[in-house]
Amino acid sequence: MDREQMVLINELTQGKELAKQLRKHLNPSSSKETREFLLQKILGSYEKALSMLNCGASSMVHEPNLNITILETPSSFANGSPRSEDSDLDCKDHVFKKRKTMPRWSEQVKVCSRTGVEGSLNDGYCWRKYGQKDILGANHPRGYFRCTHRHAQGCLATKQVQKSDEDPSIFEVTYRGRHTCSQNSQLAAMASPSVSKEKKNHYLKQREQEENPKQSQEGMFNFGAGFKVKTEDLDNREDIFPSFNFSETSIDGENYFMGSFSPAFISPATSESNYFPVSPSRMNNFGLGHSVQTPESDFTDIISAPTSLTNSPIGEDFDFSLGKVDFQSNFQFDNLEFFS
DNA sequence: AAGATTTGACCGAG
DNA sequence: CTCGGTCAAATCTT
Repeated sequence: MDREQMVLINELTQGKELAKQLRKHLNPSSSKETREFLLQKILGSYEKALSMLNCGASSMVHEPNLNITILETPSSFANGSPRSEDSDLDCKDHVFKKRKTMPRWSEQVKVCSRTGVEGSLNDGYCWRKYGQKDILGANHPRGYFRCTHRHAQGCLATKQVQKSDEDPSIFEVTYRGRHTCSQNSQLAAMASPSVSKEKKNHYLKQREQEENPKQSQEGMFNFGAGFKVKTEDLDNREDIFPSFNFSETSIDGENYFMGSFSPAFISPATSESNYFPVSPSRMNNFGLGHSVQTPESDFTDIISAPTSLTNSPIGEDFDFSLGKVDFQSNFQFDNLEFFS
């Protein structure tokens, strides 16, 4: 069986799995958005499979191996209004309040990859590191990031990045809160052909330093990175389906190339593609290889393929990142074009 | 000088 | 008390 066949099977299998997920979400406790999202993914998956049958699927063979797991923990969606988080964080002048006390529900998305690309890739948002902690029982420290525009625009989004204990090539990214800032204009500008390459390189260099000041200077990069991504504390179901991006960061003295999900702040009312910069089928196509452990959730939906690909040589992955895949024009992978 | 990261201190929860 | 998350001064980078 060749790769294209495997990808095709992957698509179809994921379509099936997604349909199963949708069935789970038919009960009234699941949100309409969740169902619509799943439906969208199913359609995307089959759409992709069909297009592969028509076109030979040659565009997919260079995609990195990713698994994406969407975890939902409705039990954590407790009492209180969605404003509670905002008001909590708005009290920054007061004594720090733990998020643990906040009403919350969480959405988790986990991604695994066996492949990585060289250099700096960002997740489409500007993050500023504000802390790092050694976590008990974890072999690697956890990095804490907040949106660069926290003060300027009051954006409350934060993320945590931690290297996986089990698999050093896997990193877990936890997003909290949603972006209320306007960073997409910058990204849109980046994607625009009218922007000079110098400017784009400058931007990427800034981002690289942002997230990995030491390693980026050394020019050392960790290949074969994997990732886990999850979001939580989203105060609005509109935000449960973030945009998929890649980024690099530095935790535990290493460079990470991460897939990430940033809560989309683009209105879902605009268009499907805007709401989900990379279609679910695209993401599912990443899932060519590994299982993801999701021990902490009783609601585990693994969107993955039963097939597996061997790790691709760096060059191939890089080809992927350079745009062999027909990502939509507003997809933030556009940045990758300027990475080399 | 401005803006970023580093890192120990601090806080609340358990 | 310990632990995770954040603050903020010191330091670094541009």
